[in-house]
Amino acid sequence: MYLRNRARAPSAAPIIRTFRAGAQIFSEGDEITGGYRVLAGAVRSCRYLGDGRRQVLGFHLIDDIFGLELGAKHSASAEAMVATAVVSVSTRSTAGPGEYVDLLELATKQLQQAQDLTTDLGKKLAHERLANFLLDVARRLQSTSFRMPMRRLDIADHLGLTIESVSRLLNGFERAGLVRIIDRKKRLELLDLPRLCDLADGRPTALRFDS
Amino acid sequence: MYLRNRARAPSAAPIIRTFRAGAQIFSEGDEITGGYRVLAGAVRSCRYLGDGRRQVLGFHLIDDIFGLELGAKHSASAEAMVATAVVSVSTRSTAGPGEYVDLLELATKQLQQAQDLTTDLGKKLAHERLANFLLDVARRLQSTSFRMPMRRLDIADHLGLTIESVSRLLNGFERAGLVRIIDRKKRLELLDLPRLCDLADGRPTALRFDS
DNA sequence: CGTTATCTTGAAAAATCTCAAGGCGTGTGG
DNA sequence: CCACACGCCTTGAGATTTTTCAAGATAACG
Repeated sequence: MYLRNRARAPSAAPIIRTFRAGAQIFSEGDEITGGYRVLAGAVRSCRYLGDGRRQVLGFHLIDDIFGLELGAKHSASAEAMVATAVVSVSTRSTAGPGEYVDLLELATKQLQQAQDLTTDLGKKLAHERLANFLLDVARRLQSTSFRMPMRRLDIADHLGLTIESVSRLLNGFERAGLVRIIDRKKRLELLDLPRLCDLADGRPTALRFDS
Repeated sequence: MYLRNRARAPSAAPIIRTFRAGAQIFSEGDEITGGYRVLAGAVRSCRYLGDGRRQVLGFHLIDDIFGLELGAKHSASAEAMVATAVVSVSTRSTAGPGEYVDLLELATKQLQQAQDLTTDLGKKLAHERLANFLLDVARRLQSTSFRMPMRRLDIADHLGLTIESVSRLLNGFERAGLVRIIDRKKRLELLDLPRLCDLADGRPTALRFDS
């Protein structure tokens, strides 16, 4: 299924690389050498402010492509969140190993995602952002029950919150029967999609998940 | 100077359109017909949430291009903030009137801007966002003294704040000697670039601009 | 098993928003 | 030309949301 959009006849054998949890794949400012597709594991891309604050711009799950940009240098760092395997990809114009992807299409999708996130961060309340995020992960993983590769702090730094707020809200969601947290807090099961959607879109709901 | 990057030999005569203040140029979901370059005036692009909340994704000032996207429909609305004139632009692949621009390059620049904004909204305090915004406008207009085409509410909806917060902060900046507000609140003069930079980057400063 | 990282929880503080009122500028009709 | 209305901006006070700080609980790791 997900082979559909991949170009065949790569110019060279694909290069597969593996990273252990926490490993840096590339850093902001590094020379761009090519991109990757996630084969296993999960990656976060982040920017660091001068004083150490971190913004997680996005998470790259299985089959997602990251690290391909127009320009000479990476504009964000990429870090493996768990043990991760990636395969190199290239653009049609940049000769390179592995499969080819359409850079314009990729940039467009990323722009779309960035604008979605901007709207979330600018206009939504903490619980709306979190509900929206959980639904997004579920959609991307094609399941309402999934193992979350990211830690609470990653989620916080993605949603513009603190780790304490994420923890409180997530446990509040569980108390309200919206989700179930299992498998030593790593696995999540979304129990009430309709109400999570209401929450995500800021529709009033008679639920109390805070305090 | 700003002719340098424009392709010549357009396929047809350029089309110039004008809009009065507040006019809708196109709406989210509209069929994409082509893009525009701002000749005079200023444009904001925004997204509306279901309940009326609005996120201003960006401002398009003189010479900026907007409205060109890959895909069939616009992902945001564009509205003239003041009396505005635009000239149509096209991509190389999409035959159309007016000059040609590189869509990939454009999308890349927009992605960059969107990620910058995301980082601001996610990780910065209100006064840091505003200082950063003022410096950005000054940089784009090539002057520390400029007429702001956007209203307070536009700034608020761009920076994820309320109009009251923007007003308080801006007047606080003036009280602190960082800026001067003139010409019935429309014109702004940045007086202390170094300190505004410090503010924008979250470096501690012995200034009190709040309260 | 002890040690460290991650997560949770509470209470107080801080940032920002909301609500309410008033001020200023501009345009319009009398 | 004045008076009024309307849009936009400012300001204050209190409410709300989210953070901060501080502790403890749970899980991961050697």
